[in-house]
Amino acid sequence: MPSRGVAEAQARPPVMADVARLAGVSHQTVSRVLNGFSWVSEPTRQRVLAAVDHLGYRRNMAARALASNRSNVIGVVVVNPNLFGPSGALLAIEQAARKAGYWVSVASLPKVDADHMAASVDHFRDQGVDGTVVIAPNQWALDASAKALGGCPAVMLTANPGGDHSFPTVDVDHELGARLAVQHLASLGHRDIAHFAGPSIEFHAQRRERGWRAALEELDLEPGPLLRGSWEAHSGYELARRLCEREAPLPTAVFVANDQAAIGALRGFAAAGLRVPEDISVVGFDDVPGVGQLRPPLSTVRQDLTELGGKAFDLLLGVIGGKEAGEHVALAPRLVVRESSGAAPTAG
Amino acid sequence: MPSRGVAEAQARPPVMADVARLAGVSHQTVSRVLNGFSWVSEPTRQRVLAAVDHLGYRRNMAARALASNRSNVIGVVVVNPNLFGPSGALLAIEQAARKAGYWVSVASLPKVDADHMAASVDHFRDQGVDGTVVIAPNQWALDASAKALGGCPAVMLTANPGGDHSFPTVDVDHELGARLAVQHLASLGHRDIAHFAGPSIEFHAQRRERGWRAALEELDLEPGPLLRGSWEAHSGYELARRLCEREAPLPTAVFVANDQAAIGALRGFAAAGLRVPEDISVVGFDDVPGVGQLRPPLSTVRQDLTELGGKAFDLLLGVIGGKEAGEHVALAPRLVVRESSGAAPTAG
DNA sequence: AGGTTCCCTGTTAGCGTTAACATCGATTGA
DNA sequence: TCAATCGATGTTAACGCTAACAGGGAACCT
Repeated sequence: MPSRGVAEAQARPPVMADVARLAGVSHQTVSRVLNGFSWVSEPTRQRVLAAVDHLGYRRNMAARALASNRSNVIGVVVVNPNLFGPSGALLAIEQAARKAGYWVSVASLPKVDADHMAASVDHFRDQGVDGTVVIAPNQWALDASAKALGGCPAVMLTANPGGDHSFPTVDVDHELGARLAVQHLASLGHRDIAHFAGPSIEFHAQRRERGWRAALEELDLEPGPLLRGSWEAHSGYELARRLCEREAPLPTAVFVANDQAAIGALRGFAAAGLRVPEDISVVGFDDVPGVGQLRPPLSTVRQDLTELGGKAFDLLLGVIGGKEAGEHVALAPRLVVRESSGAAPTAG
Repeated sequence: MPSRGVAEAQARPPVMADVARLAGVSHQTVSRVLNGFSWVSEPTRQRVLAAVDHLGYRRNMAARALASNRSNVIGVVVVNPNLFGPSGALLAIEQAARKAGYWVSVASLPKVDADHMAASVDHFRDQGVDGTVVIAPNQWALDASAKALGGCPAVMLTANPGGDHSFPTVDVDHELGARLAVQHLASLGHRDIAHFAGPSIEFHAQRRERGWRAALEELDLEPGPLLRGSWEAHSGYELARRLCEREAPLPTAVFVANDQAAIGALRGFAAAGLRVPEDISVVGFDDVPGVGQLRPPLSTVRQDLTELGGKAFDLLLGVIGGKEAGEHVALAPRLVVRESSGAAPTAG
């Protein structure tokens, strides 16, 4: 156990020179040992390590950053910090980064406007981060951050690989997730599958909608009605009510853009006297905690946020290391079948 | 608009000396202007600012930290990063900190053991943060972090003000929240109020349980049955089933330790053929997004995490500024009445 | 034996700020 | 009128580290 007490007893924390003196070597040798550099004899290394331990020495990061021009800090800017996806991704990035010896500095965007985005990115540049990952849920955030980033090492956690920037991008394949959901519904005999879409400016909403449409087309099915709302639960409720009030015959299944809205939809259908899944099937997206205990337990699409965050960090390391950019990595989500999706009701 | 282009065109970013040269002053004067120090004549200040702008100059944080021994970075260690409370508090701290010109560095604890806690705190000390806030949900985390922190400036976001540490502490008053819930239920005519408690090592679980008990005592009511589970939804389900399978007569209301478990409880009661709130009332805790759209919409207790985070940061600033420690700040939560709590059924 | 190589270690010189002290002209007070 | 004061600025020295180069032995080759 390091005798930290020694350090605390002194007025000033020990510096590298103190360690060097105690170990009877030069401070440079201490530096070499601490950085794991080659060509230090084993006895010397041991003496240095013992001195470090005895003094409770810790390197001064600021001095290190100044001299080496590397901070070992990465920045993460997250746009919708309260949503399940972004906040989970943030945590996952942090885990991956810390495992690799990096620190993460966070900036969450309260308001989504270009000024705040630029300020956040500038923030990180000021701080001298080695790289930045931007969680960009829409074109606006992507453009604003790309512009503010300039040529700084960065990766975008975003669904849109295109654009005029040259950063690597990662995301879960939300379009695939949507197809999985629709195919699942179709395999249950559903022919009329509606979609409650998210905000149309959001990439994820776009992809999920596109996946829904594409899967239907592949299956030679007519797209059911599409109602657009927000990511929030009450939106799902309202959409469900609105769907039930229409003149047209009801679809037998709905693919809802996220679990929150699906929660609301479940309530909306119940309020309209429909049973899920007997009268209408519902599939959500995200696998938010607790949806497995809804009435009925919600079938949904799960993204592996840990994998996502890890991949984002790996890519960033690559960029920092000078690798060429432009890559897009798409991760596969997974369907989680529970009880809210069932066999299509036989036509009455 | 700052002509950042100039900076980017150069091979090396401009330093203070470049600004000084352009403005025809010494680098120290530049430093004075940038730090808002007194006694710089207005014309000089303007010239410096113009030069800064023209060059797109930005101070090097590492050098600044090295020379001034202050980093303007605070660290936050968060123990249950996936839970609603901790992650919300983290975000709130970040907002408050950034508004005050601080950066926040995050360490989330994957495993809850003393080594990881010590490593995280050490991490921050290495990095030279000006202060640390620890989100400590239980005694274990509190002790481990207090020990690792030593005399470093820090505040604990925790429900337990006691202990042998001398850090200021903040938290929402969960005991009060629980009382609010129980009083509400009692005012609806309930005499037999059960509690689904959280993990007994967790401070919040302890406080909510204590509040439930205290309120009952004040009201001269016998405590209903207490069943203990986890914070998760399935736990609420199991507890509800177990409650219904007992020989004893059912309570008419349950105060559930958190919303997740309440979601499960709602399902459990439905599965047992009980209607909420006609047969049994349910009140949760947290006001997690979406619970207003459950069937029925959940009555719950809401904590103001923004206020909590802000207060934590304020306290930390105080400690950094050398203020004496030991304070405990308790914030008031608020009851949110929805439809899962109703009048007690008239005795049958 | 003398050069060459290879390990290992030390010396020196920054990195870009802020802190502390020095300077110097203009103002003030006696 | 001369010292004392003050306001504005410059000069120098850290801050604690890493990078780059400079040795100096021992081992290896010829």
